Formats: sequence, C-alpha cells, structure tokens
Amino acid sequence: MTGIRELAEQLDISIGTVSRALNGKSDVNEETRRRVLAAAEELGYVANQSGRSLRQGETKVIGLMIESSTEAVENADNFFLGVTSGLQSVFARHKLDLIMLPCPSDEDPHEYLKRMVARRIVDAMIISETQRIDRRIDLLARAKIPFVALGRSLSASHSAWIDLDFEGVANRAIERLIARGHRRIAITAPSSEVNLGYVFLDGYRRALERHDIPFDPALVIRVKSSEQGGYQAAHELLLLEERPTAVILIYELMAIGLYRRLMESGVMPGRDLAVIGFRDAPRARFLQPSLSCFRMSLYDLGVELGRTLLANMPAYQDFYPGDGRNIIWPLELIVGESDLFDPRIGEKQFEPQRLSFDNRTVEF
Amino acid sequence: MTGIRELAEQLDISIGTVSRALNGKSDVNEETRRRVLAAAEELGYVANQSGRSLRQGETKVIGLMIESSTEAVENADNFFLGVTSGLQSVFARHKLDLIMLPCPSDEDPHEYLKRMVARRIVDAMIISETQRIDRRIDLLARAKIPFVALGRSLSASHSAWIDLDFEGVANRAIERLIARGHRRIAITAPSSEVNLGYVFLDGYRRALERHDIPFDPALVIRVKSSEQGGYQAAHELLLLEERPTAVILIYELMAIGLYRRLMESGVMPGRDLAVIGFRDAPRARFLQPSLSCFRMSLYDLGVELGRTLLANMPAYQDFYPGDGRNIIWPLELIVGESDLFDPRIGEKQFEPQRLSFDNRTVEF
DNA sequence: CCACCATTCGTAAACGTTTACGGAGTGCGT
DNA sequence: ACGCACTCCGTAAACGTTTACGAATGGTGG
Repeated sequence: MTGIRELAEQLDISIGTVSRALNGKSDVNEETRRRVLAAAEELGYVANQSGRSLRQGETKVIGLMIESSTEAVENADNFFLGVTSGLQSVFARHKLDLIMLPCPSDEDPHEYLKRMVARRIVDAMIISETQRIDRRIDLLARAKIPFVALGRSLSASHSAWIDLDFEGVANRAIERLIARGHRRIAITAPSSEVNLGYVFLDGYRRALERHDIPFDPALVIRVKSSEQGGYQAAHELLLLEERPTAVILIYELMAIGLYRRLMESGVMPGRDLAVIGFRDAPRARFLQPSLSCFRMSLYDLGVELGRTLLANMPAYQDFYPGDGRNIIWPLELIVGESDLFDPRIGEKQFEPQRLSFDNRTVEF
Repeated sequence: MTGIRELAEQLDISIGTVSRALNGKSDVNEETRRRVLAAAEELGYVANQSGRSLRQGETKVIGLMIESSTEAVENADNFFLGVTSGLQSVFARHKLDLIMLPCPSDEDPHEYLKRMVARRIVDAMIISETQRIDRRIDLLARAKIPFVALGRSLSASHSAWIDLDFEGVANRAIERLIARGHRRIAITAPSSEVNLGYVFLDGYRRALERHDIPFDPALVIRVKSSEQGGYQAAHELLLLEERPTAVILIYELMAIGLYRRLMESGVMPGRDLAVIGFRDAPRARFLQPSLSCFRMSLYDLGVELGRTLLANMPAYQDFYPGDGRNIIWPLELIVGESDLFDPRIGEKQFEPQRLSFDNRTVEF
C-alpha cells in the first residue's frame, strides 16, 4: 500500500532520507527522523519485504523445515511448536522472523529444500528429522546457506548440529533397569532411515555391553512411533517365547497403545512389565500407570538451536562468540510408576495413587 | 546464484526471451524454449523470489498462521501438520507454496499478522484459532488480502470460513447418551476466548433443550484442553454432589488425564461414567477403554480449506466456481468402549477386548 | 510488388528498497 | 576571506524479474 515514496512526498523530503531515517542511519537529523517515524506510524507503513530483500540480498527470515511425511506426522506432535517458541525468543532480539516450511509428503525433501533455498525466501535454515545420510546437508553447505541440523547425521561432519542425548538416555534407562534386577530389556526403534533410530540403538547396545548382557536382536521392535506402533510393539513382545521384563520406548505416546495391548492380555504395565519412555513427561505422567520418562524443555532446546544457528551466520556471530558447533542435549529422568516392577520380587500389587505435582498432592 | 542474466548470455539471447521461455509464454520459438529450459536445468537456475514478487506484486506463497500461545500448543498437536498436507495437495496444482507463520507467544496476534501482511511475503492467509471477536478478520478484509478462517467468528460476517460441526457433534453426543438413559451429562469447555468454546456450548445447550433437560452450569467444566485439563475435569466431576453419568470432552487427549483421575478414585471410565470425545479417533481408540469419538479427516479438511481460499482469490477462483464461502465440517462418530455404561442397568463388568481394525482382529 | 498478418525476439521500464556518492549549508580555526 | 570538517540530505544506480511495446523477419493473399 503505502510505500516509501508516499511517505517521502507526504513529508516533502527525498526517499533516500526516509529510508535512512527508518533504518536508524546516523546521517539524518533527529528532528526529521522523528517526523518520518511519526508519519510511518500514522500511515501504517511497513517496508515491502520483496524490495528490501532484492536490494540487500537477505530476507531477515529464518526457515524451519519440517516434514509432514506420514511417520513424521505421527510423532511430530507439539514438538515443533514447542521448539519454535524458543527459537523465536532468540530471533526476536535481531528482528528476525521464523517461518515453518512443511515439505509436502509427495515431494522429495531434498528437492523441496533446493527450491526454497534457490528462491531465496530465507537467509538460513534449520532442518530436522535428519537422515543417516542426508543430502540436504551437502546442498546447504554448497549453497553456503547457514544452517543447523536438529539431529546429527553421518553427512554432517563439518556442520552445526544439536542432537538429543540418545546415548545417555539409553544408558541411564538400562542402568536403572539393571539396578532393579532386569536382564532382558526390549527397545523400540523407528523403521525409517531417520538417524535418531541408529543413534538410539547404538546407545542401547553399548549400555548392554557395558553390563555384559548379550544383545538379542529379537528384543529390538521396529514399529511406528505412534499409539498404534505401541500397540503393535506390545503385541510382538507378548509373542516372544522368552518374554522381556522391561521395555524402553522411543516416544512417550506409544505407551498408550502398549498399555492397551498389554491389558488386553491381562499383563499389567508397571506391575508385570517395566516401561520407560522418552521425550515428553508432561503428558506421560497422566497415563495409568504414569510413565517413567526422560524429559527435556522444548523451549530451551529451541533457544540453543537459535543461538547455534546465529553463531554460524556472519552477520550475527559476534553476538554468540562462545557458542560451539555441536551439542548433545541432555534429558532429565522423571520417575513415574511404570517401572516399579522388580523381577526379583515378582508380581506386586499396583494401586493407583493420586498424582502429586511438585511433590505435593495436586491442587487446582 | 545464477540469475536470468547469466542464462541469457550463456545462450546469447535476451533476458526478456529467457523469461518468457521459462514462464511458458506463447510468443517464443519452441526450439529456443527447449534450449532455455535445458540450460536452466543444467545451471540449476531457480527464479529469485524477491525479484519476481517485486515485479508482479505477488509471491505465490500462502501463509498459515498458527498460534504458539500456551493453551494452543497444548492441543495444536499434529492438527496443523495434518491439515497442511491437504492444503498442499491443492496448492501444488497451482505452484503455490505454503508456509506456516507461528505467532510468537509474547506478541499480539493482531500485530504479528499486520507485520506479516504489510511485508507482503504472502498472497493470502489462512488463520486459525479464531476468537469470538477477532480483529485479524477486519485487518485482512481492509487490506484486501484473500483469506479463510478456520473457525467461525462473530467478526466474520462477510468472510469465508470453515468450522467444525460443533453443534452437530454436541447434538449427536447428547442424543446418543440420552438414548442410553443418561440425563445428567457434563461437558468440558476451554477457558479462553477462542470461539469454538462458545459454539460447542451453544450446541450442547440447544441439544439439552430439545430433550427438555434443564441446563446446569455446574456441569460445564472449564479446563485446558490437555491431559492435565482432563485430570482436573475428572477431579471436579468427582466433587459434584450430584455426580453426572456421562461427560463429553472437547479434545480427545483429555481422556488420558480424565481416565487417570477417575481410576485413582476407583471410578472406572466406560463402566461407571460414560465418556465421548472429539476430534481425533486414531489415537483415541488405543486408550483403555477406547474412546467413543467424533472423528474427521484432517487431510480432507485441509483440501476444503485450500479450495475455499483459492475460490476467494481472483487469480484462481475460476478453478473453483462452485465453492461456497462458509462450510460446516461434518464429523463421523466412531464407537468405542467408553460409553458402554448404561445408568438404567447399573454397573456392568468391563473386560478389555482385543482391538479390531476394519472389523477384523488386528493384524500386523 | 504491396499490404497485411503471424511469429519471434530485443529493448527498456517498472516494482520498492537501500546505499554510494556528492552537494549544500554551517561553523570554526587560521 | 579562505579552507576544512561536519551535518544533513538529494540523486541515482542497483538488486532480478516481468511485460508492454515495437522491430525484424518471413509468409501469404491480392
């Protein structure tokens, strides 16, 4: 609507001065700057992004690529929305805007990203759901687009990434279960090529090794990370001739389906089978029995992602001098009721108890 | 990188011709068009969006505004990702791209939208989570930006919107419960100003009226649409002196918390209290007991949203002649186990049964 | 041979902004 | 009175693309 030109003739000054006034350049009289800003406010002027981007070669927009492929949708959940708010808190300081770029499920993520990058609608990218070998990383590196990957990848040798501490999670889960007498511990893993599955399994194997427990491939259940996947996982667990006494879930909502299937066969989760989950405790605690779960702050993760990205952008890196390239993001264990089972003691009655919040009984 | 200029001198023709060739204009020799396309392919040319937008005044990008405000995050869930893929299937036909614009939680949605609109990075908008009175609608109308709202609003008298059939859902849920002997039926509603709460409650009240059941405000439980909200809702239900025999949930995942709190007090959902949910059946069916639920296809909803939007854009409306302005989106009842309770019969033993898929026992 | 049309292409302007450059005015020291 | 520095501002080019306009060519009918 109102362009810089209308502003200029309204105030009877040149468009150059208007531009400089708006952009806080030094060579403009304070009085005229005041007038320009007032007029801009009054006329509701906002710079046209296309013109600005064209001239400056930058858009002040950061893209967060997300995949809406079927499996990703299942567990994408509120994950991205949570991370987004952390990202925005960092970007806001630099007047950067965040947009989410959802890759259509019928388009190759690599092609999609290529299109978006070439069209120059973003200055930098955050990619997620990184594959074991992910061509997007080479693409971005070659195009010299600053980026950070959420999830490490074999391709990402020289790039910035943040990844969840799958190794630590697997290790601590195993430690905890072993301390409670478990020896036969199953684990779920995604069936796709997404790299977190490999990392998660690696951690699992190494943790077992450390305790001299032989790795049994039959205990790795490959299912979708969804309620249905959980149901299927329980189904397969029940079919095993030598049934495990504990299971580690890669995604907390799988517990819903898992619980369901177990109960259908009269197996009580938490009493007859220990369960430990992963990722989002707030919702896991309302399950029955509540899920012992490794939790993290999505907001904080977003903040760190944002800082890491800006640290890799020439225009902003001075603000984030200390920030390194690769981060393993820690998770915190929230103890629930789902791993109370101790195989040495045998079946133990499990009675539902009132949930406590912050160690107090819940108050509303 | 490679602009139209490099292409032109590479081929030794003018940039005008190159542009016309790429854009499929008629006044260009088929032979030269072939050469241009080949060269573009080889050099990896993709049009710079800023230049194009600046010239044409349009960006070929549609924005989907989503709010990451606290309550919205709780239940936003995979909702947007599901809708997104339906939207994209429509937009792809017209080479339109979809971006998601997440409004920072600390920014006024109206101001945010104003910024985005003024910067001209999108040609049209889809807004969601519409408030009872929503200034964004006036803003978009005044700025003459085509848009469609997901959720009706009092402000939206003359605009396009699609809304879920809350009235129908409330009505059918009540019908069903009444037919099974229920008279005292509770309902949950959001505490915020988001309009769907009002519409939902209106439907509830009218359905009760139609069956000569007096409306009891004590049966309206205002909680957050989350697991915790469900927990709290159950808590409040249990405190009522005259306890209801059924409850309708506005969001299916609330059932997790609800179930939990009920069981803590020895009240068995489905046996001692009928529960009917709303929105996403696929995950509700894995609950124990599985939730009777009104379901819809997020994909189809996205498709319809896309069609409605394009029908309101001058450049595309010829493709969607029949598409009206306002749509009440129907939902389908999926019968589960959570409303088996019949107060006339009294307590009935509830035994977990194997889930069946497509009327068959589940196969993997 | 001319008029006319169709086909194909080049030229140049335009979109809205930023910014390098230089000019005008003022103040100050010499 | 002159030079110089400093402040403030206008001019115009540039970013990459699309497109209106017209020119050049060739073909066709009279």
